[in-house]
Amino acid sequence: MRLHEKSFFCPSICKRLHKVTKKLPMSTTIKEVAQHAGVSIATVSRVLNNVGPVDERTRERVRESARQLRYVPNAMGRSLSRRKTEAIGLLLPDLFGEFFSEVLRGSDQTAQHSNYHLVVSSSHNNKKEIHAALTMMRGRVDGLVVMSPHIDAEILKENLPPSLPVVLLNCPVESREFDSLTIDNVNGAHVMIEHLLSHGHTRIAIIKGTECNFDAAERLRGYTVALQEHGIAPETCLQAEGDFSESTGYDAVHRLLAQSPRPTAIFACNDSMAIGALSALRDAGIRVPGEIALAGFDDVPIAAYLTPSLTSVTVGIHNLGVRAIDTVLHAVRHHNAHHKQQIILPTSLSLRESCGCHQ
Amino acid sequence: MRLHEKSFFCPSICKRLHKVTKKLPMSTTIKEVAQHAGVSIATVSRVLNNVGPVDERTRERVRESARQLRYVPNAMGRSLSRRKTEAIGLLLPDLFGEFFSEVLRGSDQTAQHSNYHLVVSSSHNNKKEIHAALTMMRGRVDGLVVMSPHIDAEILKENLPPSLPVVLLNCPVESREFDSLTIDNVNGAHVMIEHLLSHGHTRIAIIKGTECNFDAAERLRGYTVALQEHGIAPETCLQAEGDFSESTGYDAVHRLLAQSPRPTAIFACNDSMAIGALSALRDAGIRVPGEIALAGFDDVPIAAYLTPSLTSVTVGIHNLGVRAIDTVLHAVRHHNAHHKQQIILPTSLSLRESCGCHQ
DNA sequence: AAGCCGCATGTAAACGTTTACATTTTACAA
DNA sequence: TTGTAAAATGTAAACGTTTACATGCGGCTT
Repeated sequence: MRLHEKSFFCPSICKRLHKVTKKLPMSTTIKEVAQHAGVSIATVSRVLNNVGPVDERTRERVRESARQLRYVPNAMGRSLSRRKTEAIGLLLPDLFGEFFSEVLRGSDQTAQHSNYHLVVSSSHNNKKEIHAALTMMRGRVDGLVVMSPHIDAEILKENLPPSLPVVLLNCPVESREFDSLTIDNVNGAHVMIEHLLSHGHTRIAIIKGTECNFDAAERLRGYTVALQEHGIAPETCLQAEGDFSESTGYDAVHRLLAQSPRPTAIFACNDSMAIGALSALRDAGIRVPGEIALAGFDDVPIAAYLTPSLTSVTVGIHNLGVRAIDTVLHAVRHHNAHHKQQIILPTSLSLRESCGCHQ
Repeated sequence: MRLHEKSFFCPSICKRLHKVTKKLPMSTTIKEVAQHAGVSIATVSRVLNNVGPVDERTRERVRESARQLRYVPNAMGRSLSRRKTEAIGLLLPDLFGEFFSEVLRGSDQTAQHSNYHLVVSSSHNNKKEIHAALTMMRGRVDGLVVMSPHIDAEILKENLPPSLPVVLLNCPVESREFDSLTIDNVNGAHVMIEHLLSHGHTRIAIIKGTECNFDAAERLRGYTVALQEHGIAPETCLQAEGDFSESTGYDAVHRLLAQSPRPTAIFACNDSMAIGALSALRDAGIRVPGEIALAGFDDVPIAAYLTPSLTSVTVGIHNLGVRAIDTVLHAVRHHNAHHKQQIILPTSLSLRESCGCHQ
């Protein structure tokens, strides 16, 4: 009798325990509020979303129940039903440094202002990670801002639904199928080189950005064209490798100082490398701009506080984030009525001490 | 006959158009893959999630259909069914500057490594925005990392379900109900002041952080206690206001230079303010550290590249992000088996030129 | 041939919320 | 009192996906 009971009873109770443990309480659901208030779930939804007719006394009763039960709607259920998430995806190559930090700041402020939130991911310029990030975003975002020097139209089309609004930031994609905002790298670099030329420099070096990087290639092109327009042949010995980090800027200076004759000015393709270069020049006992002038690109917030203050191409990084989010939100709201635009954003120069101005 | 047709036909077709327009195609669903492959949706799920028994030929057929239709599972449906989102929420006071950027970097790397992604939000130390951010996170994240000097246990309990794992970063909450990681601000500041004292400085000023800010208060306390332990009475005229930004650091220096006698060392409560202070000292023609020594707090990556390189309390910012995510993921995975811990993270000193070392 | 077992696959319901349409209630006029 | 219209509320199904359990098929043994 005991064996009989045991063998008969255990499978049944184990199955029931299994079912019970599946139903872990996430937190209060709309059903519990409805029951507590003595109304249907539709009425709770109507009250909390301020939709449709509801008797005031019923409304108050539901409100009180929701308050007592600390009900917060579950975004998963809501999103599935409404088919919108009220989130914008932001895919950046990296999540550190002042440049991306400023993009993020502009993006966050703008999204929050419209009651959207950000889902942020980084791809480390790795195709596999780009694919993973894009895949992960599906069902989580209403629109997407992508900033990646390695992106191409094929990847986007393969990984994203056609209906998802996408804004490309500084991507080497020239398709009219996507909105894009692109910094005028060529002109920014061009004008900066012209400025250094106007200071009398004829031997101008460049610390290049990452190989196979869209921004890096464009900034190098601006440098090259500006020199050529002034009858100066660009020399490869004045073009040092860098990867947009402070340390590679530091190292590049050592290589450039080994050239004979030495450059009299250095253009770093981003401010981080300029900061590293500045440090290396200081360590080498070279006065800036007295012996070698220096210029950067991006004008990150800290540039103005350096010693000497850094002359830099201003791209309005924060504004980049703001405009990207504005654009994607417009596309989200207006569907097919949104007209895709490809915009080139002008740069300007912030002239400070490092080039020789303001001494 | 025409009138008859028109009045009879239009209401019916209008209703059907209304229904059709509701069903906008998001993108390929599991149902379409199932139909394309000639199997049930359960089989598609089994194939794509590698669960249960599936015949190899069926498996291949389903895979091919999914590939052809470019099927990507919808996170909304998946999350609702599985009751997990595979996302971690990260709530920071702000989303700019190297400090938060470094936290973000550590968090992103760690989350990605575990195939989780981040949902990032900022609260600007505003209670309303904290509430909005916490509410927004519900249903979107499996766990939460909160960094806010204004948070208290009450807000957390009112806004979050009891079952949601939460890790507090540098929050003034001393509850054993939450995991927490807190930088040892007091000791960090204390040791830095002792170091400046060891350089012979007896008149040490402080640029304080934001009023009513937990970190700021603790760092001020460390400064005060260290002075008192060396028989030096802290003077309010040597305690300048700041708000953790470069510009307030710059302004604070002007006020401190007006003191008579002048301080011989300045401790800024974060590196951003130290950078601003450095710039102001340079503008005032004061040699650092020859005339006035300078120290910061946080040791952001750029500190080493400044002129002079900045001495700073090292907190391992990146590691902070890493550990926070590790902790919350552990809690997510182990539920009640996870033991809550409140950890004080030690600091160290990065001694560079600005205090007088390494000359 | 019948029965049993294991494997593959399908059916139905779940998850939390929204909303179209059906049903009930209420208020007012005749 | 009755009827009508408007307001309030409820029911059922949708959204996309997962999964417990039911069902069908094939192979093997007696």
